[in-house]
Amino acid sequence: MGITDRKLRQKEEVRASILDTAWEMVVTEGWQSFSIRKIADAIEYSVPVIYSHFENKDAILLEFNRKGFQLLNEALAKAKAATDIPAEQIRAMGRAYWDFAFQNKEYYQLMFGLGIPTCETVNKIPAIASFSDTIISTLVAMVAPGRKPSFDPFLKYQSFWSMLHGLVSINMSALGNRPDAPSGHEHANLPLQVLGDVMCSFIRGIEAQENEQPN
Amino acid sequence: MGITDRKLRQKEEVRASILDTAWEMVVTEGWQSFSIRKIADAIEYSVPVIYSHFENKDAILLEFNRKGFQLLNEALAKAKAATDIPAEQIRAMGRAYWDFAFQNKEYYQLMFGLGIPTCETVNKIPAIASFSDTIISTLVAMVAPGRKPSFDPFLKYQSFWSMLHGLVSINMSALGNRPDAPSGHEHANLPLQVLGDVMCSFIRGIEAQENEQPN
DNA sequence: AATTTTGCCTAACGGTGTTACAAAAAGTAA
DNA sequence: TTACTTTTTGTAACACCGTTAGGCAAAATT
Repeated sequence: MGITDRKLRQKEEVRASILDTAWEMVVTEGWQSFSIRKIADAIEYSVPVIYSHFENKDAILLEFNRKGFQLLNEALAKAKAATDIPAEQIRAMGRAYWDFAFQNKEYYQLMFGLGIPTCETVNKIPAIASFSDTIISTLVAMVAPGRKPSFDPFLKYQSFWSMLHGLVSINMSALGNRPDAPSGHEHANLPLQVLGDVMCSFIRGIEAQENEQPN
Repeated sequence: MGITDRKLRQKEEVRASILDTAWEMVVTEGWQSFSIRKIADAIEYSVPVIYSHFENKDAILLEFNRKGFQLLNEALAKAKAATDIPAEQIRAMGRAYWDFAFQNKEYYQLMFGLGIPTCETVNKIPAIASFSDTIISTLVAMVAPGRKPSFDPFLKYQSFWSMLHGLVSINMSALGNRPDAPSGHEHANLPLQVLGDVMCSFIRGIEAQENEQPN
């Protein structure tokens, strides 16, 4: 059946153009101008056509969420693969997380900034689980097997991620600016210094715990 | 002129009722039902009356932002005053920050979650500067005067705050849940453990740096 | 060629923030 | 008390938003 094929293909094209157009609008005009009506206008279809491809607005956002976590996972995997030393992997992943956030502000804002993800949302995005897996497995590899009396990988994973997310979101807002702000480009790369500082104390914290005596 | 006084008093009453009613609605129904029209309905005035007290919706939010930072500052100051040991002050303030966030979710969501604060917003809220001052002064007190070769208080302040904010925002969303999630209340207080973990490595990081050799 | 199915659009519903303008109330002066 | 002025308030509109019901026309099927 060639006709059915062509129809499926065309339907898929419209779906893709919805996503593409919507994303282009978000990147150029920000999330505040993400609107079903504007998308419909841009793709030169009427509004209900969009609803024949997506249940509602959130369904489109969910799609972008998926894509975002997929991209983030790829970035982390790539950073991790660059070395074999677990501590270096952690450091590289921290940097990759940072870079992803600032090279894809719109994704990051959607994934972690805008609507606080609900449980359902999390369950709909398997890539979130993959994200935590990548980090946790590296953390486990960091402590030599056997002597880790009070080491909880999930706890350390949350610490790691919390530090990164806090750092990113503060620096993405105006809250990260130095209050005195003297001439201008004096501490232009302070955020990266903070990142390094935070990663150092995190890694040192784990290594210190590793040398702990079993009780 | 008693009449002018009474008018001012009445005007102030309406203004207060706008804020009170709006806040009550936010607390009971969440931020998504924060609407000028609903407020007008609740205070039994027409919509334009609200615009005679506030320039627009954002002006009302700004007011809540002010109040939120004021409350946060009070909580931090109280925690700080409980001890004289700087490291303990930092620890107490971290805990106070955490408690504030979860005892005032709506405030926290407004202050750090919803709209990413712009530079203008930050400048309109002097309490934000006071927030950073409180923390930075404690950090400065932590390192013995004289031997602190590479100690940047603002950098440490950002680290401190980043960790706290990341921790809070992750645990306020569904992203902080353990993926396996066995029976239910097994690791109910894991977040507090993570908080303690993060604070420990932060304080240890500063103390380690204090023992650094000047170069 | 007649009929069913499909795809699409118009137009509406109920909601939002914001504002122009008119009516009503309150204060002031004669 | 009456006439005038100022202030306060409400009505109704504008321009958006997400979402959906219903009908029309083209396409596919019989």
